[in-house]
Amino acid sequence: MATPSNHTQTADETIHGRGLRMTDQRRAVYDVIMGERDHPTAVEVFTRVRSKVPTISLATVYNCLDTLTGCGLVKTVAHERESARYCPNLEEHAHFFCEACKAVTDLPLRSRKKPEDVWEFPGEFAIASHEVSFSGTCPKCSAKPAKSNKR
Amino acid sequence: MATPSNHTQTADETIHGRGLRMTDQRRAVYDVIMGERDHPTAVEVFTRVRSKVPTISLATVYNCLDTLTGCGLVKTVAHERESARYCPNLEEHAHFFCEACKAVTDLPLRSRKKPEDVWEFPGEFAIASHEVSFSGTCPKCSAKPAKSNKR
DNA sequence: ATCTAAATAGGAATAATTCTTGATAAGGAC
DNA sequence: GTCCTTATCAAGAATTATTCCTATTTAGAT
Ligand SMILES: [Mn+2]
Ligand SMILES: [Mn+2]
Ligand SMILES: [Zn+2]
Ligand SMILES: [Zn+2]
Repeated sequence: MATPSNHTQTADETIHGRGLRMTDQRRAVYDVIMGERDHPTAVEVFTRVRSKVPTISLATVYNCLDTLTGCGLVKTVAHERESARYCPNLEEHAHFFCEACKAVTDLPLRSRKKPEDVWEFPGEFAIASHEVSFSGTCPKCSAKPAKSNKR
Repeated sequence: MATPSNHTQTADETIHGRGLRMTDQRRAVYDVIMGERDHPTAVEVFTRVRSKVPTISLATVYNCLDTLTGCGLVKTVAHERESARYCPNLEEHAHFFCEACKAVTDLPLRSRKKPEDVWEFPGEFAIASHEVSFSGTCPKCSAKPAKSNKR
């Protein structure tokens, strides 16, 4: 899965469309995120990217992540007070945070369902975005006795 | 609304039930949060509490908030990377963050609706908790041209 | 080849929160 | 009431993720 070679063209266009440049650093950060379906932190992206662009700085990784997020090519995921994570999945979805193994799982929206139908809005609220996160124990960790997964 | 004198008894019992003491600081922090239906940050709680307990320190406010949250007497609300907010509403609800006036509004769960029915869980996930936040423009701010509310 | 604005590396700065520590106070045993 | 044990507190230092700053480099246009 994950075909960065295909996405690259579109990402370039999107970046260019904003009057920005697709630099080596930005492409490397983008490829790292699209290359896995996990939700790495900025530091994790940093360490992965350094194999391709060894001179990149953490500040640049933050800048690139910011740019990519601003262009809608990547999503930022916040969970409690933890460090931000970055997500390659652009479909509408929620997240499950496993308290045992710390893995983050995408939860796709069920068809025909709408988050705004579940809660009551006392007035005319203009919803620009929403973020939904569940936490608990993931299937892998529920099965096994204690913490036994990688990471 | 808001009858802290009534809650106090129960809060005391809850605190005692955990082998903890209801100190002046803890009661003051608790009363401050229950006294309004907004969602103050730790620093806002700090400044409000100082009128009752002028010698309290910010670290103690953080400790008290932590204790109260741990006892289930108060909820912690996280939104993106912003500072944590604290909520007196113990009912299940989501939050709306107005990007214009920064107000936080409680969104009660509609009866018969369940958050976990909206998203698809690929496996046996044990849900311990969930947090849902919408953001956009609140009714007050949608009506008026630009930012014109207090705060 | 030259020019200009955007982008980067590296390090300093910021801000929210947590940690550390010595002093204080509450509650129970006697 | 006095003594003892332990929880709690205040104050400030430390931590950590993220942002800011600035001199230097680079991409892209002319
Ligand atoms: Mn995701
Ligand atoms: Mn609330
Ligand atoms: Zn797990
Ligand atoms: Zn508003």
